[in-house]
Amino acid sequence: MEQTKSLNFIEEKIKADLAAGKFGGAIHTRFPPEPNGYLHIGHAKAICLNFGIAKANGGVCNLRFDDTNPTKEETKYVDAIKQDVKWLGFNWGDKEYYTSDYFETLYGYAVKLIEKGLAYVDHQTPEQIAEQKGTPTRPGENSPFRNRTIEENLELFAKMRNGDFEEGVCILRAKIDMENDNMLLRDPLIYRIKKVTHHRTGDDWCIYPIYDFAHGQSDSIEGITHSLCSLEFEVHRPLYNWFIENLEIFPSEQTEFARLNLSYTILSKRKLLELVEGNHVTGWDDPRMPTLSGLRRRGYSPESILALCEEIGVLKRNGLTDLSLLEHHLKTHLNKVAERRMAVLNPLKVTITNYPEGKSELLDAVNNPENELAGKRQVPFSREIYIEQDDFMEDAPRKFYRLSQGREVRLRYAYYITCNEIIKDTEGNITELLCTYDPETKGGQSPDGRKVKATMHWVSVNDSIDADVRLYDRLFSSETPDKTEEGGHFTDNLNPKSVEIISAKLEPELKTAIIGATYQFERLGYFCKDQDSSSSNLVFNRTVALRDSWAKKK
RNA sequence: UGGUCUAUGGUGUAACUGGCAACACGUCUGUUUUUGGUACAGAAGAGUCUAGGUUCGAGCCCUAGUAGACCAACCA
Repeated sequence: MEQTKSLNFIEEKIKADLAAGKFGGAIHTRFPPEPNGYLHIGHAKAICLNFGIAKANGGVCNLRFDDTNPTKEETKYVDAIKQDVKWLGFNWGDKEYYTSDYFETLYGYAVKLIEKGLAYVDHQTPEQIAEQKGTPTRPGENSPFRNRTIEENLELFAKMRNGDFEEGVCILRAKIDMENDNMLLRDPLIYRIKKVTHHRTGDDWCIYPIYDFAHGQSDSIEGITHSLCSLEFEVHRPLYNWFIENLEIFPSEQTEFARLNLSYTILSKRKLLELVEGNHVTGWDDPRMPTLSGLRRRGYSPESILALCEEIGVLKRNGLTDLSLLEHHLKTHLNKVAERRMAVLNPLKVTITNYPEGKSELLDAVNNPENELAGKRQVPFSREIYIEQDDFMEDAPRKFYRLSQGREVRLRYAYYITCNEIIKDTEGNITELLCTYDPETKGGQSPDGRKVKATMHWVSVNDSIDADVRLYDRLFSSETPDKTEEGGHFTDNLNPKSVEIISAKLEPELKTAIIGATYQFERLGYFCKDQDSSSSNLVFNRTVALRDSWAKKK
């Protein structure tokens, strides 16, 4: 008997709706990004939810661009969003939807509201309107233009559309209740004048609907049954329903859930834009960004993001998800699929004094111990190699069982070596190690069965290739970058050491890596070839480091 | 001096009202290992925000309090 997975509250609701025969048994969702920025991992949660629910119930999920504010929206964002949704593995059929496709219908809805005496043109300044709105604890007051006649309103609204008024001169408002506890019901603004070119409709319009007058209606037009959005829209729901009822259109239903919060991360498009424009990062796809394009470039797999979304579930409670949870899913996935390679980040030269000069040999190395099908490759070995500086200690404590003078270790897939002599420069820095190898231990095992405690990675000096490796760390040093000292700014919490670029030595096989390919550099972490690479200059991003229990012991 | 929503180990989630509150991450111990990775075995860690109430019985229901989030953009 398989244990049935517990349903989240939205799945429960859908199950109940289905059982009640609501919407004729149809399930239709939508993912409605505004094309004013790039998608981030918080959006991934909404994407998984909406596309996932539709799929699980034999329904459809529309991809809809909520483009009602031409001053912020651009086609380049539309393209980036489509690419990211696709990357996560979802598709939306052969067409995408745009709120801007409904401008004419929306205009008609506004006219209908006016005709029903439920909307009016207000000729006050934005300041006056704001003042009259009151506060959460103080009721608002009626506008002096609230009682204009239907005819007058109709004529004025037509003039608005016609471009007869300048921006800010007047605005269309729904006539609801200026004293309502819910501020959104205090005669909300629904159509404003913006003499701005729209990324899709060009100069066809100079008036644009505001979110509340566009979103629910768009849902309704598309026959969306379950409109899922984040918690901050909870207070909008009465208004969402008010429009649908008074317009007498298809009754889409809004349900809210908590958005994702990730530690050491900021998930606000506005703030992400600020990081980009303030050059705190190199762009929306900077590998330190929580954007899907940034994560992709960093080397994250869609599988790991999907796994996180699956695990965090869908609740009405907002919390703070630990970044390590995402990293855990990443490592789990990459461990299974990433091929292994050897790379030395901080090289220390080792000369094997008893290895013939000029000799070189190819040694077999396993590509992925987790997957036999990944096969083997050959790694060149020679008299001079590089090892990791951290793998040698002159005065080694008991717990340190890597290389030290007089100690023997195994070079992975190669030989056992013993360190005999340390060479230093005039300042006392170790510049080279002189070692001897045991020819009997080729491949990494000794015929006499003698044990060595450590196995180390290495790279042949003459065969190695150079690469810039970007060692990324978290972008913010605070778990909650938004929390700042009073008068502070979230950028104050930026981690000054979020990236360190070093030059590393890689095994030659890595020459053939393609951009975007992720490897495990043995004993170090997962690394992904960056798009900045050229034929003369390789660049790798550290996606995430391997667990390092030695570092903890220290 | 308003309204709406929420409250389970450090974190993320479970628990048909009824057997000592379960799982994952993280932490700590061991075992295996040609990655101090992985895998495996085990441990510590909450008594479910507080106070009342309903009930034979409450993490689940009710009331109040407390704490947090959201609401006063011609943003979405």
